[in-house]
Amino acid sequence: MNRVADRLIETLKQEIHTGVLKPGDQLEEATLAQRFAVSRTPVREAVRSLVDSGLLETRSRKGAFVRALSAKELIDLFEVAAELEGLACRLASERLTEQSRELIVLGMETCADAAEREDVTAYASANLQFHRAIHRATGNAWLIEQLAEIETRVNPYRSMPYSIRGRLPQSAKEHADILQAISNGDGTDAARLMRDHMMLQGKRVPLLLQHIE
Amino acid sequence: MNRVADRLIETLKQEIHTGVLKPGDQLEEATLAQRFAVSRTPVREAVRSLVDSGLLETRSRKGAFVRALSAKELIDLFEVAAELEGLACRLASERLTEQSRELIVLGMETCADAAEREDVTAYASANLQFHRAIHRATGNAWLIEQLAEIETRVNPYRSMPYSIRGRLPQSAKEHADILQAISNGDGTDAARLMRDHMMLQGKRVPLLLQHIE
DNA sequence: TATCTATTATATGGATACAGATAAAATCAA
DNA sequence: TTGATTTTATCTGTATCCATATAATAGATA
Repeated sequence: MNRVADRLIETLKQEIHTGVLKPGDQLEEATLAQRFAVSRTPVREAVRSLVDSGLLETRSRKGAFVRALSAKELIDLFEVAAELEGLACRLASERLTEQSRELIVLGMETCADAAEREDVTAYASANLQFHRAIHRATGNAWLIEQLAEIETRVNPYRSMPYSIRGRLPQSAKEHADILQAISNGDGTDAARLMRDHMMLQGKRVPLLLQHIE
Repeated sequence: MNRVADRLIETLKQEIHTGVLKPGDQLEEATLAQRFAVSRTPVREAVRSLVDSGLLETRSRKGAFVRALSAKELIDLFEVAAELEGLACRLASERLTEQSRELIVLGMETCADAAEREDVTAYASANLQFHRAIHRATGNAWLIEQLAEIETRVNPYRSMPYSIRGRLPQSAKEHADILQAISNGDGTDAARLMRDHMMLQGKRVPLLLQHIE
């Protein structure tokens, strides 16, 4: 549809997501236009769009900057994320199909595997896979979208500090419990377990912030 | 900051919100530009932004259209809304200040008043006031933002069918119960009451859709 | 030497111009 | 008369140009 601008959005999102662009980094329209060999028009649309979605912020006549979330904002985000992840678990356990269950199981096993090997990078990716499988199992498109957006926002702060490594097996164990509850169709339990699981992450917000800079 | 485009976004949002623009209505860039006596550039930014936020959709080379939500999408939205409204109640009851409590009380009383007079329009507005007061009482900016967005999306479908009029006193009563629970600091109860309250609305989605066309 | 003011340079916001793609309409053929 | 193909008109997407606002720097004065 909007080829160039959409491509730019996707690329910039990726770069923010993967940490090529860090919170606080400056993005100037003219520079971006040069870099991607396009005019300023699609660049402007892309920047505008990313500002709307909260990934960038503009300072008057100084350009766009990758938005740095404050501790308060991160905590707010985690609070909502925990609730929505809980809802996802409840809905997933009510609407579980054989197919979606298999995907969640796969995610869980990949997590357990990475945890055993203490492979932090692999665990981070497998963790995403596990959570996303649950999201999809809800069949609620809006919920899936919201959780994806939260994911995008929080991810730049997710480079795991060493202190978390020791918690990997514990975290994997929690995943197994959650999966168990979902499989049993026990939505209330699944939601509660997931909320607790998420809130433990939320507790580490100061640590995450410390690590980014 | 971005004066013209921002003004356009605000105006168009209002018109969608108030029903001047109905789901399915077409918006053409050139026409909008003429109407607001500006060039296409800010119009494009505005349209783009509204497409991003889901209020409009573009059909290839046919322009932008006010997005019509399907029943499925509305139900999905209500499911998430109910959960987040519940979370808001829980957080509000944990963090209630005298000031925020007064605002909620005010909203509740305005609702009760409108319900007694069977004034549907006044009730709709008071209902918003009540809910927003609770949102604000959470002190969670992200949550407030999300609930506002859901509000924007659902509102065009909110023109109340007659069948709801009879439920006004019942609805006002539920508000009173929710306020009571929040005031007592009973977060779990408040959340549950609110979820039930919202889900009753969700049950009426087919009715709402029927009414729009 | 420090602060305030003025000027200059630069970056964003808006207007206009242009090209490409698609949908609709018209014409021709079966 | 209907269907298909071609042509035309229009709408979107991109580039460039211009104006304005702001920030930075330099100079002057206290």
